[in-house]
Amino acid sequence: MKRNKFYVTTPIYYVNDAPHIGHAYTTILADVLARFHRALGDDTFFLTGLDEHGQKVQQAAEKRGLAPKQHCDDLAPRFSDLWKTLGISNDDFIRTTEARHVSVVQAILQKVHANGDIYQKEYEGLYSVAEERFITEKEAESGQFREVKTLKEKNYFFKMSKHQDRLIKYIEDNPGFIRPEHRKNEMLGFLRQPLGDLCISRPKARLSWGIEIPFDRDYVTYVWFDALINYISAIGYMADEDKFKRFWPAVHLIGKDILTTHSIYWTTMLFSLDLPLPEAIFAHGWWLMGESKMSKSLGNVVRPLDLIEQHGVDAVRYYLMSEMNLGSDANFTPENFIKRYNSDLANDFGNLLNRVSGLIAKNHGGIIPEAGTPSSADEEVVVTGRALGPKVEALIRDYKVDEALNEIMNLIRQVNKYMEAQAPWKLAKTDLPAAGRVLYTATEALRLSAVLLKAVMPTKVATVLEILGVADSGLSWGELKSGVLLPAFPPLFPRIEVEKKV
RNA sequence: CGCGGGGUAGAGCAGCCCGGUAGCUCGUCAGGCUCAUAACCUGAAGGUCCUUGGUUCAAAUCCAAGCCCCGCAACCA
Repeated sequence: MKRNKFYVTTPIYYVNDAPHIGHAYTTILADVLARFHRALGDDTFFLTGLDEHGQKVQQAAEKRGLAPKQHCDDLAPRFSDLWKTLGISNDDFIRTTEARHVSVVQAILQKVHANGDIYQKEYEGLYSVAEERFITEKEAESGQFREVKTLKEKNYFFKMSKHQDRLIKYIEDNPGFIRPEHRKNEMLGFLRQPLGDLCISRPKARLSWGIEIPFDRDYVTYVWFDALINYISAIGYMADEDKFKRFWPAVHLIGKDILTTHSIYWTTMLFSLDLPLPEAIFAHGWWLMGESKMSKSLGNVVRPLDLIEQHGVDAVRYYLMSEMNLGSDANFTPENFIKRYNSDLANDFGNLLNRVSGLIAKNHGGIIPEAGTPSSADEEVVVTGRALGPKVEALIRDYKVDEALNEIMNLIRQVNKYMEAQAPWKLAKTDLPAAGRVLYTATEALRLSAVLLKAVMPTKVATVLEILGVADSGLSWGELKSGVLLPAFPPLFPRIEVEKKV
């Protein structure tokens, strides 16, 4: 039987940026998908990394009196350390300054040049000396740019326009390629206009911190042309063809801000290289802080580390995954976080585990009771439980993590109702085995939910499954072992008490 | 101007494609239970389903017009 493969990427983040909740979100999402697919037995590869070239890095390094590379080396751990803290299970971490990447970018430039898809031309446009970049007419009119003058410059261009029709057809023929759907429409709308060519060079006189263009030493390549290639350089394009063939094409998770770069620049580059296009490009929304966008000037940037310190990694992962649905924007507020945490994790999931294990301790000597012959009430739980795995799998394969989590919580809610109806604490007085049967059913449902929550909350779930004595159990009903001693344990997700404002 | 998405209880959303008692989570209120992390369960209140008109026995759902919100509008080289 052929194994499915799953190659998922995050964007490579700009090394100069301070990591914020948005970076954390994309990376956690990728991690959750990767963990799910690994659990499903798919041949999985999960890549993230850093974009380290460009003007901002050069300038920031100069300011600090450091070589750009040194500057990057200093800053890179801000991301890689955060990923460790967040429990990110990436298989590789690529930095665009690494030799393995630089050589592939240069080889690709040569190849595309040889294909005739790169040409040189002189460009004349409005240039802001203060900003050190060309600006559009609109921007010039806005008056926000100083020292604007007309500048002529020779540069290299990539023939994006050549691939336009092919790209349109591809997007139309592959409905799941750009997700969610409305983003696909946006891109098709964008492509209705004639596509220009992409300038892919910078004269070294203006910008030296980049990858040198092999056929013209006076230039470095444009950061995006450099950066996008990470998705294939990291898995061995032109270096380890077996690995490359094993994993390419990828699923790219990106923020909606860089949809054009991915669905237009990157795809036409791949066309030129005669490589398959990505399996999917998924653009998620922004995290809004209350009503406004997160921004440094507003001082409302959420630092993931603060949250984790207060409430733990798993809770933060769960919150981000459950609160953001598909491609829309989501609202981040501490109040929301606490509500979600208390109702789902503390009151429903954590508390259910507590009541079940408490009853087992009290009435069954702490030993997991026999499953017995299910009553019709038990059977309802079993049916939901059995159906849950496939349901969740389908949702995850469709990138609907929030819906998958909701399905899992629905089982938990159902079990709470079932407990109430069966009242094993009463049953124990008249029919101990029947009470045991109910508790077995409830605990087994809990175990099953835990297994499905593993990708989102790896640490807590590991604890739960250890407590239940079935660390490596899977998704079939009945893997919970009777006769095993349930140890005592502190509440899994202690409620967050909020002082009410008077 | 253009293209795309949306407007459903206090909040966040589902339902709309394939018309027929308007549903879920959170919040509020009342009750129950007492195994549990003041948790859990039940019930209630709360909706002109943006507006207007049309089709139909029947429209949140289909059609038309309008209002409002949001996204895209590259060539930021």
